[in-house]
Amino acid sequence: MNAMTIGKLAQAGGVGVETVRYYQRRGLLAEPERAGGVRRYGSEELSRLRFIRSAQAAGFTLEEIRELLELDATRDRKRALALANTRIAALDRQLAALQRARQALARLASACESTSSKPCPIITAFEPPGRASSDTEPDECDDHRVD
Amino acid sequence: MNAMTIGKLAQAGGVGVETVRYYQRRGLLAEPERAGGVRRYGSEELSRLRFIRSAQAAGFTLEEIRELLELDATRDRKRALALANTRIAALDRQLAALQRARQALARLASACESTSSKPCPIITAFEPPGRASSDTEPDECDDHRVD
DNA sequence: ATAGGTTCCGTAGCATGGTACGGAGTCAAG
DNA sequence: CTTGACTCCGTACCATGCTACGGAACCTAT
Repeated sequence: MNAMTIGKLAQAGGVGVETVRYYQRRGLLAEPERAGGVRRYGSEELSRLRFIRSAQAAGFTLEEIRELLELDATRDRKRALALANTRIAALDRQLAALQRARQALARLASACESTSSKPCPIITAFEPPGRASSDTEPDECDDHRVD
Repeated sequence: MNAMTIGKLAQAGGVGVETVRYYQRRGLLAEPERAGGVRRYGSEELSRLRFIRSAQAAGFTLEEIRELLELDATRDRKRALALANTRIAALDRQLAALQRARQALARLASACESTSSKPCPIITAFEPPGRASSDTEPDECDDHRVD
């Protein structure tokens, strides 16, 4: 099974060829052995590639993923644990935000669907439900950066 | 209350001044009235700004948000509903992905914490739990783009 | 009236994560 | 042994969402 070309690997991993090459340049995938100038990949590389995609879905940046992959080699358990926990906390925040957003959109959709109410209050859809809507109060909202 | 300068608005909205100007250039915020060359903003602009940030958190791009804001003016209920539903579906996918990722990381963290097991299997942390780990099978994974 | 902080404006730059190009080399089938 | 598909490589370009720069005008308090 150590016989995939870059095209097969990319296809199996659900990415483009250029993306594989890009990951190699970024140090996320190692340059593999070659058979007469052409790279040959095995299942290990495919695992790595899939790992990269999953970690990306988890919100890691490519740089963080590079670090994780290095840790996987060096067995620095402390650092790995720290990274994982940091990201879990971020994921929890993000999950909460997405759930709030989903609720807001669902409210919007249902308000929009019940054809009786005229104007589909798009802007107010995202305002906190149990609260008055517009005011000047600064409302201590300095820093809800989104991620 | 129609007396905020761009700096106050930005602060109240939790963004930078340049970001407000950027949103204006992008058509997300209208150019407001001026008092002697200087823009003056009221609570409506602040609502809009907050809406933009919330919608961003919901995964809308600035372009989509621009469209939503236009819809809010023109009352095109069909389009609004479609946008909302599309995004809800995307959010559901993303929520599921994030929850999977969270699980994977939690597994990794706990494996890493129980100091007995040596190497903290980072790469395999993201592999589906109830399944063998590495194989050549293409496994119909063409297109799980992440978002 | 003068100093300091804001605001105004266009334009340029940055970070991330790719995607495209184009000419040359390689491989596998007919 | 030719043909067509795939690969190689560096470099350039793209989209998104900001962020910085710098000189001029303005606004406010002393």
